[in-house]
Amino acid sequence: MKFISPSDWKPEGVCLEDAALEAVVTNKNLLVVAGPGAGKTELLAQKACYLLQTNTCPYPRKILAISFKKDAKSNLAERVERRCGKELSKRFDSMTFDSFAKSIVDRFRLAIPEEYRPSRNYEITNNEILQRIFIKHYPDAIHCKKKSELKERIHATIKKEISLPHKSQTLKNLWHDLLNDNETGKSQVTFSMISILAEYLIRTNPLILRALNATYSHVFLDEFQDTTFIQYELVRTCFLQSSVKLIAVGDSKQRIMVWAGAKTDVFEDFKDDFKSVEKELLMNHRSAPRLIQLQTSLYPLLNKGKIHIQPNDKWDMQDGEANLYYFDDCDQEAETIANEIKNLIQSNVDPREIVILVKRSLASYTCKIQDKLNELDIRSRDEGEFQELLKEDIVKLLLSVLYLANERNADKWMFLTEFSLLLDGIIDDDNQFENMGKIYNSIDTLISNCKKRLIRLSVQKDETDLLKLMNEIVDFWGYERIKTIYQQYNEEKYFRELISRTAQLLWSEFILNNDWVEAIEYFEGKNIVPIMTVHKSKGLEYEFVFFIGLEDQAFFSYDTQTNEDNCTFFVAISRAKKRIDFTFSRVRKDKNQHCIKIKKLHQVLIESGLVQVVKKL
DNA sequence: GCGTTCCGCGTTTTT
DNA sequence: CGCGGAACGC
Repeated sequence: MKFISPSDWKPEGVCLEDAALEAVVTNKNLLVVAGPGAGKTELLAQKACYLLQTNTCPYPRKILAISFKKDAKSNLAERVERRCGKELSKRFDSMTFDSFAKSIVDRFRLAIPEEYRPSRNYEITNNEILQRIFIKHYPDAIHCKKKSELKERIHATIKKEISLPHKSQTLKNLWHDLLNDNETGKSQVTFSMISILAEYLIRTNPLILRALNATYSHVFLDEFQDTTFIQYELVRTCFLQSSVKLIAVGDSKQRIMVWAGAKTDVFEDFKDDFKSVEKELLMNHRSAPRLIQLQTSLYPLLNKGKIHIQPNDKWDMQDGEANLYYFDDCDQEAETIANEIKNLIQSNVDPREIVILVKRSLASYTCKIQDKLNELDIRSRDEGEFQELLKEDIVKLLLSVLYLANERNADKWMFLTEFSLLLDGIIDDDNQFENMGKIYNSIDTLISNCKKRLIRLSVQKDETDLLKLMNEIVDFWGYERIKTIYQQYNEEKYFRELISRTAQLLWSEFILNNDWVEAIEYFEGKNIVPIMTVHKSKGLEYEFVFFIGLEDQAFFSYDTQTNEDNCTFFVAISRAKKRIDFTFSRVRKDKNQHCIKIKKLHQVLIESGLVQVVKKL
């Protein structure tokens, strides 16, 4: 194998700013602080290429990349493969935090002392079971007036001792009952328990720790501002006393998960513990110059001093537009916004480059706009459940088969055949071509059988038959075999639920027009304006952003979590590449709306001088 | 059966 | 904060 000398290495296809290039080539522990659109993912992808192509990550050791969300993990893996090829990227392991912890627990389960060991068929527990068992051991918790209070109580109790073995006997008993639940007959485990168990395994088994450090020479930590207390402890135990080099990447201005347990001082602790060098990225490749200025004018609200963020030079300095609308009521709002969206689409903007964002209660803020859009023949939808299903491999497989039963499609065919080849381990086979032919033929048969079934379904209109068909497609490969490729489907209940949810949603699309191709494309979101909460939009970008409801009610807890809400607003603004529109409606849901509590947000926008105020009162 | 009052919820990732 | 459902009183 040929490697490039570090001095000859050049980033490919992109230009990196100085700080980013330094971060790529330094072999020290690093904390990279970078705002939206700075190219954090690209930086990590380039660093992976550098380490692999120059053999700085010495063969056969690997890089471990840890993200929070599944789409972030796949995104990074795809980018590395594109940049440095299939062969080298085999040594790049991209995982989510939870799948990393779970893989340790699953692999070394038997090394866990019996009193803490989950059963082989353990289940990720839901809240009801957790609460039921919790109250048994902490009877005073029954006095918790609110459910959220109880949740917090449980969270705090588990967090109190994140290091096994337990000191508190009560907590020990709680764990015991979760691990030996009589009602379900299976161990009930939460994600935080899995991380705690993983940490314990690593701390108490020098062999596992050594294996981990021998496997990986470098570790990437993405979206580091969202790391929880327990997750950080796991990172420390795994890599603090080792020669493994870490790079953590994040942005405190986008810390909007504190309410879900994100550790607010994680940057400081990481710098102290790992003696890391801090780098700050100053480019924003995403947004137009005037929108970057607008983002910067929010910095005083985010405890962030003035720094000079630079736009990408593809932009003209005058590019970027922002509007703040004040409406009498939401009929007026719906009318105006729907027309703005119509104008964009008529001037050839892809509906997927537009997004409607809300702070909360999606439907009640956007239903009138959706109605107006419908009148104009523009489709829009709540992305929530679709987003979740579409990133599932099994859903992608099923939709590919069903699509190909109606129409040709190169990407979907590739996806399907590559999966089948992988499943049959054809890659290392001597009779490759002969076997490939066999597989192609069997897929052809599967598809033509589906075709017949789908035609029959179009006539008989039986929803349960669609689910049956989908399960038969699964049987074509076999659940047990699918499980060997996609370990995330180890739990069959979870796997079957995904399939039935897909069948249900696809069916409701299908009966609209009696057209399978259209139903699948609708499912996949083609030509549909997405609507989502700001939280769901994190990490995404759109040319045009419509933020609906810059009102006190939308920010109902602004008084108690001002900073986090300001960050949320910042995340919303920074999704936009070209233009962002904000709306305020004087009346919504028959109630008068105000902007007293969130006056600051309106002020910042107006005083920036970058926002055109449109009053239709 | 109806009016009143009280309380929970809203933003969520991970197999 | 303010909606909606449950629980309670009469």
